[in-house]
Amino acid sequence: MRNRVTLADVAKAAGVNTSTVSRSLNSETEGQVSAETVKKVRKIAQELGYTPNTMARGLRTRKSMTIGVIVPDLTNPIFPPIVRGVDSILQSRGYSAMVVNTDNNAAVEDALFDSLMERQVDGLIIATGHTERSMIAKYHNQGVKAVMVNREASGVPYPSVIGDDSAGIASALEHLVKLGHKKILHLSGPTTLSTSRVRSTAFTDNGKRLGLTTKIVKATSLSVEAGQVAMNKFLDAHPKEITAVVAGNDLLALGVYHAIRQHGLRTPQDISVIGFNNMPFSEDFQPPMTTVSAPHFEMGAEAARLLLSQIQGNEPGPRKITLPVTLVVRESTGPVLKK
Amino acid sequence: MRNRVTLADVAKAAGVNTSTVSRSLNSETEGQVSAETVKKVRKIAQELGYTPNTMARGLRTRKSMTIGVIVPDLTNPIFPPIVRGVDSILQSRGYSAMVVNTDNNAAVEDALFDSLMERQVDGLIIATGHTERSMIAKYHNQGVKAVMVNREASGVPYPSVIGDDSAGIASALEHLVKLGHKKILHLSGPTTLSTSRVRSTAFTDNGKRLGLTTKIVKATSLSVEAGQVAMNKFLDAHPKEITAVVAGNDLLALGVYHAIRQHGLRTPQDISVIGFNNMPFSEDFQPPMTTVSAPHFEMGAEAARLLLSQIQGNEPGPRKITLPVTLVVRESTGPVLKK
DNA sequence: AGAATATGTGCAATCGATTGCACTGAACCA
DNA sequence: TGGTTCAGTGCAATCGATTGCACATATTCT
Repeated sequence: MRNRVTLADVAKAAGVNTSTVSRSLNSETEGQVSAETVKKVRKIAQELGYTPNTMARGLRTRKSMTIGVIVPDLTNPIFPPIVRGVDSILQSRGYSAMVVNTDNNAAVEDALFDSLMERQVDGLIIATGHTERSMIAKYHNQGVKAVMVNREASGVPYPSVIGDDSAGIASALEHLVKLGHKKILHLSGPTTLSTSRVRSTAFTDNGKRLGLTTKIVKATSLSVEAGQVAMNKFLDAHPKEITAVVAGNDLLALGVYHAIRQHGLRTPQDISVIGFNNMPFSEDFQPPMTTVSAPHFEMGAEAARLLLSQIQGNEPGPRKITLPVTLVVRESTGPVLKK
Repeated sequence: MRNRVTLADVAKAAGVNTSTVSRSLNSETEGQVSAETVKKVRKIAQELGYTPNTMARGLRTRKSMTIGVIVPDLTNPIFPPIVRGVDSILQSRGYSAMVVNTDNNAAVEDALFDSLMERQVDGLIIATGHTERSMIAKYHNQGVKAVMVNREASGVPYPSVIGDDSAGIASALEHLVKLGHKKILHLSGPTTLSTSRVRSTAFTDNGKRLGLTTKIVKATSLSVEAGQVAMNKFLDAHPKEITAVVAGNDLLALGVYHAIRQHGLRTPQDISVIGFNNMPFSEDFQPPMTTVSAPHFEMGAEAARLLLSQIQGNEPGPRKITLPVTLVVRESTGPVLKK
């Protein structure tokens, strides 16, 4: 199918050698060719509808102009903005993204990594918190350039771009304290995920700092269902023990909503809930969710910038870029009601 | 970076020719080589960590094993499921997807199309309702294989996979009639989008059939904001004129929610609202949204199947595949209240 | 036994673009 | 005027894998 027109075709039509055509079409090298020839060649290429063959080019230049983007699951609403942020930068630089979903499955991730390598991607943007250190070390050993996004960088040989999770949790807690809350639960994601660990630690630290009675419950994954299950279990065992929940992310918070409702309680009158991420439509939930807003698009864009600069041979700069987050107060949090 | 190991390396290590290595590693051709040699070559390839170079392979075979997926905007929640559906099929067949966002911008789409062609994609899955016919004709003339998804196929030379929009609208209206509604508004998307046209027509037809008093208002895009603006305008001009709204999609319906609230009215007590798509989290909106559920994942998967079969040389089969949809009744619709 | 066939492997061309090197002719210098 | 320099172009190798064809050896048939 298509792509009949090659450099050789253009060369023949223009009465010059393919090398001249190649140089004429490339803005880096057009200086080596007379302005006149460049003009003629470009015109003919245009007329013939010449399209470069990136596979041939890539074979020769050892560049695919393609970046692999590894996410756990595109249907998790925080990832599309990240991907679009990545894309916004890549596109403007002539790169394309190849997005793959791991579903947090190590075997799948391994296979996808191989597939991306076969496709000669020039670099990787890794948005899976799950990826084991050994796997990342393997990438690094193979000389793969990469940037982590939305996951902690510690101990990892790659730069990373993250939201300021600690500050986010801190402002969430401060908000609750201002509303009179003293006994607060943290519904954490699995601690295999670096973001969960960071948020969990920040919760404990800030709780101590603010003199709160805190509790932590762990969900088995960052999903609505897992959040619901974990929260139901907690409410069964400890009814009335807390007045507010800080969830590891919005999905878990949504699960908390469900569980609270299932126990005949109301948000925020009985229990206040705070999410994390400010994912799309969280303002339309019932009730509109108070949550920490992270700049996902910008995180993706920044990660892409970092990666491209690395690919261009610059030493990977700052090990860790932290972007500010902001608490968005909506209607899932309210003052503690006296009984 | 990486990929030091080539066929030639393996060949040298194994003491055979590259052609033998190539044939040994490919299950299609391994029959041409003695079992013994195959085993040896595979072992050595494994040990050396050989990874095929898809650019070199693609150059020779004129196949990239890559499919371009064109969507308007990945952050619109109906597209991730479609993309994952596509991916689920592609992956199992050794293909990869390259997803691009057009933002419904023709110039952008044109540029992205070129970029995909340069990357030698083996086919296209087009999920943009906006794409003009002329553009599609151009693709077709260039011999590009493609499948449309979530957009009407009429007049287009490619097969398409869609949800049964007419049936969805019909069941939405029937549901409202059962609740006693007689005066119903359709908040349509822009009629440049084929899905909007189909739904709009179905609304008119079924309204007539059911003896309803219907009205249609057009939003400027399929977004929450556009829905809100259009609905606000309608409510300003015609308060109390209708008791229910069928929106062109869930995003518009969400805009309708907002407008209704802004006018001091309630859903569903004052006005019932029905969306379309059953997008993720529509059950968590305030109130949980009654909507028509379309099988987006399956639509993507089916489109991918169709495309691959086309690529394998089969004539594009049925011009149009329609997948069934179902009405999901939640809490945004209720009986008409007497005053 | 001699011929015909099968089996396994190697040779070399090929896909399309890039690029180091060599070459030509013209401009420039002293 | 003879020798440099330099701009502009062409030649041919190269990237890594695939594949038609040729060839050698082994097997089978009559």
